[in-house]
Amino acid sequence: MGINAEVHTTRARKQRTTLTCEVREELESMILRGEVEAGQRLNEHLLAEQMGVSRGPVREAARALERDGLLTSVTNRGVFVRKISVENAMELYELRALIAGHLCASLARIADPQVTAELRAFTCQMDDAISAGDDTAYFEKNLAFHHHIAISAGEHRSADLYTSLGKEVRLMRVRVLRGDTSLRFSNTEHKRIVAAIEAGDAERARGEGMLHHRNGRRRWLETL
Amino acid sequence: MGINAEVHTTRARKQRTTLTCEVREELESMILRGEVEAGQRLNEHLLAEQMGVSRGPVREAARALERDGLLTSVTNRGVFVRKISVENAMELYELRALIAGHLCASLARIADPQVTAELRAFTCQMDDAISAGDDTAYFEKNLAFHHHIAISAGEHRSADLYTSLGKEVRLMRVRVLRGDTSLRFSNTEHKRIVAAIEAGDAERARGEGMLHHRNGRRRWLETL
DNA sequence: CAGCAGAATACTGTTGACAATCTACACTTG
DNA sequence: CAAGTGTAGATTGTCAACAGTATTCTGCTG
Repeated sequence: MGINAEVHTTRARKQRTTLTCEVREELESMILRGEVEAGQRLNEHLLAEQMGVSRGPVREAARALERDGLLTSVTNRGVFVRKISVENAMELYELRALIAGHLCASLARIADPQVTAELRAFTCQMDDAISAGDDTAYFEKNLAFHHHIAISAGEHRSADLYTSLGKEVRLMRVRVLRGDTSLRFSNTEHKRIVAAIEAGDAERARGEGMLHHRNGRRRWLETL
Repeated sequence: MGINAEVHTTRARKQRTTLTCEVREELESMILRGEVEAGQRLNEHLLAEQMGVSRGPVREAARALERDGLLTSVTNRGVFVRKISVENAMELYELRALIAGHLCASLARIADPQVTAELRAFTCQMDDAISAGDDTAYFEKNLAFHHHIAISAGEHRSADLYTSLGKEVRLMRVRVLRGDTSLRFSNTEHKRIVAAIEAGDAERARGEGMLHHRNGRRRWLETL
């Protein structure tokens, strides 16, 4: 049962850890890491045993992830890792672009110098990752960059939604950004977003934010 | 034997009813009808007894509603009906406006004559409701109008999100639309949306859809 | 009478068992 | 041999009881 001996340390936020929360995070991680295939059924009993808990917390966690769009459940048959169609993916990208644009616009209205400095730092780190040829590092910094925009805009619900949609997109398990040119293009867009936010130009920031995500969709389509 | 004799009546959908689903819908209805106050704590044991089920399904239903934004849960203290601040409400309205605009734009690209005819019928029924001075009828037709746009646009995730955000807004328990002039203004906006969709002008439809929802926010602010 | 310590109570978190349902496979039957 | 049927095993849905935590009440002390 020693799978999650360190989970306690990670959940030092506001509320004491709960098995349901731990299972939820562990399960989400498993799905996003691709340790379970899309469309695969999850066995409650097995999962519970692996994590050293009862089926109750597993079921509750599954319900939560279902609403996040990572799982779909069928009565009397169990929960399945969600399989995303091309049409679904297109829609997700567009939704995400809309919300990202909104977040960028809100952030531009605030135009906090410290936040823009931090964002700029991320873009530099991404440049470094490109030079080093480290795709994984770029991937992580990219995630951090967008997450930072989301939480700094002060729009909680939108930020949650943006993050949640991001997880759904990652269900497709394709690494869109790959190779020097692609990464450099993407990071150039990042810098344009930061510039617009720094200038306090909300509508330009919205446009750049949406464009970046729509370009992401285009890049994804080209990989098919 | 006639397995599905009564199943069709209770649930004409795809999957057979489950206690968790029933509890979820009942609870959601209770919250949206305002039978439980905002901020109030829900007693699992009491709810389970009232609905004649065990605590398990109640807990699962609560987890689902938590993700819908109708409930918030605190470890070891239970779940509470969500209380929405003014800032939150503003954000919800804006998010909803964005998504509504997106849905209207998508629908305009399809421009199905039958759908627009049905939408037009709704606006006529709303006119009738105004003439009859029946605010409740208007409220329902208004809901149906927007729901019809959402499901006809063919963007499932966006439609779900739009509906979900609508429920969150309704948590505030204020009837924004009231009185002849207010209703007539609102319905005029509906007709402009339908006209744009009928014309197949996606960007105009998006603009009208967003404007309608932003005006809704303005009307709500004026009631404070 | 106000304030605090500690016990009593109520409630949530979790568990293991039982019931209902689905799936797979072997068997019968034309 | 193919198709349908019945049974066995596996899996989910539901329940009632137990354990840990937060709240409330009581009684004591200054």
